[in-house]
Amino acid sequence: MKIKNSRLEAIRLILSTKGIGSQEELLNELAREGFKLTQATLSRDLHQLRVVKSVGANGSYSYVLPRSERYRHGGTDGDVLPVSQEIDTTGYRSIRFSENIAVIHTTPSYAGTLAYKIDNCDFPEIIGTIAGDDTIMLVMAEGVNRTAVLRALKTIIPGI
Amino acid sequence: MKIKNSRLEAIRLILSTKGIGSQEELLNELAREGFKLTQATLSRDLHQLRVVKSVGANGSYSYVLPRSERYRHGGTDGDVLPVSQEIDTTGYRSIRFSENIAVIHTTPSYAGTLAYKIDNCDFPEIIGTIAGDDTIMLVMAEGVNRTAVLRALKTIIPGI
DNA sequence: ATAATAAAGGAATAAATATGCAATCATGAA
DNA sequence: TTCATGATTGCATATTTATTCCTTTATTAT
Repeated sequence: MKIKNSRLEAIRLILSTKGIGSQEELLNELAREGFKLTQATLSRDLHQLRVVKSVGANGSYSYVLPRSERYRHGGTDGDVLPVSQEIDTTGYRSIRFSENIAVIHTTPSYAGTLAYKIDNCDFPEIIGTIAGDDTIMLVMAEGVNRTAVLRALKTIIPGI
Repeated sequence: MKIKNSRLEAIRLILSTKGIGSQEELLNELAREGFKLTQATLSRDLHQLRVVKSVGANGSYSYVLPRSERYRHGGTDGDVLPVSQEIDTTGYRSIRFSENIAVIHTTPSYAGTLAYKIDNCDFPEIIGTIAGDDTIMLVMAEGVNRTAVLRALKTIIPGI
């Protein structure tokens, strides 16, 4: 189904950017983006995405996508494959935000290459990066939101 | 309290060993080992240990400990905070904070190793690090205070 | 030791989440 | 097309998990 896949995509995007503490909360976010569904369906979606409700550093709950089992949506059939089973040229593993910094984790040794690619794109949303061996620190431009950064990165990391 | 700590220890051991799918199930396992408690208390214990209910490969649910709380042998008393083995080969020299960034200075050449250790602990308070030769830049999670970061780091840098 | 304060735990319940069932919709074969 | 099959979903509900309120137990300061 077309709708379901784009919904799963929306869920992944939302969970990557905002801190969501309950399915109801996520339901509202989805409604805001035009998705109409019930908690039952959302529960099933989250189960399929293997999302877990974890306890943050501050003690509150938040839903997180497991980086070991990232899914991407297939364009044709409804089947989804874990990214880990694909040939991955970027080395991308996960991204997290804190204030105006994004931290990208990669396969060991891939961080430099990926950061170089990002720099080369001259995204206005991103003012610079520093890479270690498996980690990139990325500084966001002022006033830019995280969704915009993800959208930009998507052009070079399709599976993000 | 004595009982609580040994119970938390038991929980960690059980979760490291068996596949547990619900709190009630875990409650039974604990009863089998002589721990008498209610689901309410167990819920609180699991929250403290940051245990998450995740979705296994077979689609069924199972409780898992975060890496930073996985079971290891050794320390028995006091806090549940994990202990590292190494005897101050960290090279740690100093730490300073600015906003959501911490900068750690080390003995020359030690930064990479220390950063690697920090990353491996998967502290929820820390979303990533990058190391140079004698400097580590560390990005704190949002909403986390510096004391919490120091407390986390203390588990691998006792002298911090 | 005693009072004050904090931590721990149970019972009941609220809140959150998963699921059985039936209806709907799509897809493909005959 | 028509039938069979499988996927998707909502509704209602079962199940599970978190929390509120209150009592008990430990810890600290005086």
